[in-house]
Amino acid sequence: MELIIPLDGQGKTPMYEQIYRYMKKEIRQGNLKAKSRLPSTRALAEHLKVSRSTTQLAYEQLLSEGYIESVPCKGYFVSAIDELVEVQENFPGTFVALEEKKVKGDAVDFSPRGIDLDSFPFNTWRKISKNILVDDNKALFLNGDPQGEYALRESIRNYLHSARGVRCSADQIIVGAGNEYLLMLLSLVLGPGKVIAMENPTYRQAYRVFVSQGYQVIPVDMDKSGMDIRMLEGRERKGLSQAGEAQIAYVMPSHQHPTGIVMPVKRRQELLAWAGRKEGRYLIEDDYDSEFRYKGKPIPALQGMDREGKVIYIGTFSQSIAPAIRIGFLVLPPALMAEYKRKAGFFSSTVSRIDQNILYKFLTEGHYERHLNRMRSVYRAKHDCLMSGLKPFEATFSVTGEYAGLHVLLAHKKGLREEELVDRAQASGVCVYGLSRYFIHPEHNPYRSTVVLGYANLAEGEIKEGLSRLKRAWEIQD
Amino acid sequence: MELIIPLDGQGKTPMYEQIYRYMKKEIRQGNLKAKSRLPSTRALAEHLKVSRSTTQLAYEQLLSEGYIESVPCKGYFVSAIDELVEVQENFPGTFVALEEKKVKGDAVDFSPRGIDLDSFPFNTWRKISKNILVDDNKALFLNGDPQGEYALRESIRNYLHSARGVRCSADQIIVGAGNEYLLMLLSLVLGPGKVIAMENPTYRQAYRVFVSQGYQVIPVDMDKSGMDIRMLEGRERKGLSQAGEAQIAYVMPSHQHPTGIVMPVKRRQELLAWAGRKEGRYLIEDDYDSEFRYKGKPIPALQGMDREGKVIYIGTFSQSIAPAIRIGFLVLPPALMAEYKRKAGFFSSTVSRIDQNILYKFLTEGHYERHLNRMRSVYRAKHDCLMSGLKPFEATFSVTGEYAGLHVLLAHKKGLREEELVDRAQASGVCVYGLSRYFIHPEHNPYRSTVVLGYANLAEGEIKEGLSRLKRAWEIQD
DNA sequence: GGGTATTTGTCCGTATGTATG
DNA sequence: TCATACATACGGACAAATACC
Repeated sequence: MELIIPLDGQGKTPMYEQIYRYMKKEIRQGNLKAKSRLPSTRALAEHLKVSRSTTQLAYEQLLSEGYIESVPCKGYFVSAIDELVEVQENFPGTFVALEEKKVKGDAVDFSPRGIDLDSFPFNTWRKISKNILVDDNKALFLNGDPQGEYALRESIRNYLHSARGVRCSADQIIVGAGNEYLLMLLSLVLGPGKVIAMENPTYRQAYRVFVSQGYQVIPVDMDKSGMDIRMLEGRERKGLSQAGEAQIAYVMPSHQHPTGIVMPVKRRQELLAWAGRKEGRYLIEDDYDSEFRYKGKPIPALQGMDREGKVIYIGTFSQSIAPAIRIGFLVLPPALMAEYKRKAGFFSSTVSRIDQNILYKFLTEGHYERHLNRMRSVYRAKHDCLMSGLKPFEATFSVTGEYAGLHVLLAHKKGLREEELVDRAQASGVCVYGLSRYFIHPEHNPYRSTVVLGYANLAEGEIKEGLSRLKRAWEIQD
Repeated sequence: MELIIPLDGQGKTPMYEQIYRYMKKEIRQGNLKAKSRLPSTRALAEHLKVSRSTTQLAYEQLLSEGYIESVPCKGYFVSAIDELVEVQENFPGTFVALEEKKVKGDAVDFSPRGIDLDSFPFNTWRKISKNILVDDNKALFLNGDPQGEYALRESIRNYLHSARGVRCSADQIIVGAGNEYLLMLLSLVLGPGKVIAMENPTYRQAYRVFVSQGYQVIPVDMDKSGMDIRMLEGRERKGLSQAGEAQIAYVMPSHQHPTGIVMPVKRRQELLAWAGRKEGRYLIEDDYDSEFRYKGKPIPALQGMDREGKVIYIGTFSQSIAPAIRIGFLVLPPALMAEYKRKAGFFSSTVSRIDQNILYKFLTEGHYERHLNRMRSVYRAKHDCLMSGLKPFEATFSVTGEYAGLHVLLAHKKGLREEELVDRAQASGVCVYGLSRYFIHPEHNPYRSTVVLGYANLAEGEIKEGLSRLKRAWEIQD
């Protein structure tokens, strides 16, 4: 047999790999039949004028991938490969497909969904992940706890306790892949056919999950303290089409999305009292965005005030770290934990154990705290920049929601319609977002002239530029 | 010689120094006698899962201090050290905490759920993950595509096409966190209140998901070709309590779990015909374990035979890579894609974008193919070891399911009850598992004397030991 | 037909280049 | 710049299989 392998002694690909690839191709294409013998490492080495270990390396690679078999003292032989899987190798070329294309042009996008991407702790994350992925960490590759790694839940518990005043044990925590999944799981635990009250406007993804689970959703208007509690009791709801009385209320007491309203203690107590009045009533506390406050003390979670096991707490690391980190968690009251174990306890966790362990280290080694502090100051700077830049707007707009979170609301005092505001901003190269999109039934939005401005993903320069464009668009005087 | 050197991959002291210190101590204390040979740099490197130059560095240090001597082509040998001068004595005393020992006891566990943990490609995974987590990859931290990264779906499509004969576009693929989540999502897409036929015995996690979604499940008995199709039509089902006629059938044609039955083409066509006969009928093809076959050609997926868009394909990387990698995927027929977009299209993906990109590179750079081939040969070796060790059992048991997958079934010919088999094995220090656990109603298991033996997570020595214990336990003659 | 030279896989120590922090 | 770790490449020693005289 005459093998002529083109070897490039200079190029980037190592010589043994060139031999390996050549052989693999020949075997694949059937030029080298099964059972036929390959030249010995020595013979081939001499033929190609390379060292024996070079040919040896190539053969070892083929061996480890099952293309050939070795018989000591006899030679290497081609395996029967018709059973070998062939994965399409579409090398480099397609890598570009991953890039996000920025289509916005040079528009300033006050998207309320963004977060500051420059501040993701790449190095820390990379380092931790490297340390997690070491060979002696085999246990990581077994099936994990359905509720999530116990150690991670412990550290989440500690964080929730000290930072948010949540009272729970690690056993009550369920780690899962993102808010929506967790709400789905929660629906399973609560059981089908529930009637659920939601603040209006609210976090629409949650609304859609509940609808997808067949829940009946009752939109509840908000006053300045948050959800109008009288409507929960059904007394004042005659105008609305819904029949059932709500059994569950979904609220964001710390910082309502999108209004930014903080629910005062009085209203919280009323809510808890409502939940306590009937068997089977529950409150779902979505502690969205609670990490970022700019004035006053952080408000402890509603869950911490609960003495009767009526509050389901849901939180996430998507906002505070990055949306790509699909890790959130539920804290269930004891009664529901039993339900969970019965109905959904067999569900494997949806979060990779590797990721759970990375997050665990991120939390316990103090990176999370440092990260939050850094982010808080980053966001505060942006927030202050935005607020001072909004001064001239205050004659025309009333600005709300400025104490926390990553966006503010501008309500036009003269009632200019939100579509008009959005369109004129768009025409001047700025994206702002109407409040309607947060209403359960956008057409029933009673506030027709409010827009939302998020600033998390904008640099200070961009914020200033955006505001100056808005001034032109909306004819604001300095 | 068995050297167990406690290595701390992330501590401050370099790994080569840890090896060096350990060796030095052993030599000093006389545990390693003069003239005795040390493991070769290669062998030790492999044993400790480090690079050879790491062990090399350690040996060079020992060499330069005279603790050992090197003989080319033979090895390193311990010097006679009574003549050695002690240079320095800096024993900090605080050796790194020993790894926690395996607490399993010495029972041999033929768990059918295990996979080979030693073969996870740690280095590749770590390297890819490192390359993904670079600062200029900011786009990774935005919200991703709800169906999963497009590029990843493309590469899954390519793999499914060439390896499994699945015909689809990347747009039909939905990536999600594990089988159970995907089945939940699928239930959402199919809508509530369906009646679903499942092979009996089957994959119980799937059964539990469907039940949790309020589906009515009809267990369908199996003949030697798989699901008994007459029962689907409702004609032969009088004995059973179910009322409704199945609209959906959940099957594992390539390698039924746990029976290992491969569905022949004829039965597949009948199934497809059944699905085609009425509007709204669908087949769910769970392509569990299809990667590992030991005899004959791999069987293409049922989905590839479907011309009417009746097959929903579900697959996962949990078996083939590691259960901790919580990534699986659905392939929906076009009609259901529309439903998906309408009902669940707003659900964010449950898999971290980072992980998706790691997997993407793992697929496109050919690592997956290499990994599968390597695993196949690892598993084949274990399989052959088990099968040859089972020869003496064949007088007492009939062995089935040996052509594929990671476990076999042993049916006692004289009808010894499975509890008895399991208990007696247990008493002899072996875990085997009764077939009952796979039945939808375990108490209705008609095969009362069959046990399941998985071998994926056992070394060949353990398999042999386990079998020899089983011989004693079950009184098998050689 | 039995000893011997050769071939072969396998193991070994060694040397150098390269990436990373 | 330097320590650390990994990748690549080289060639010698050996035992088992095999071909040859």
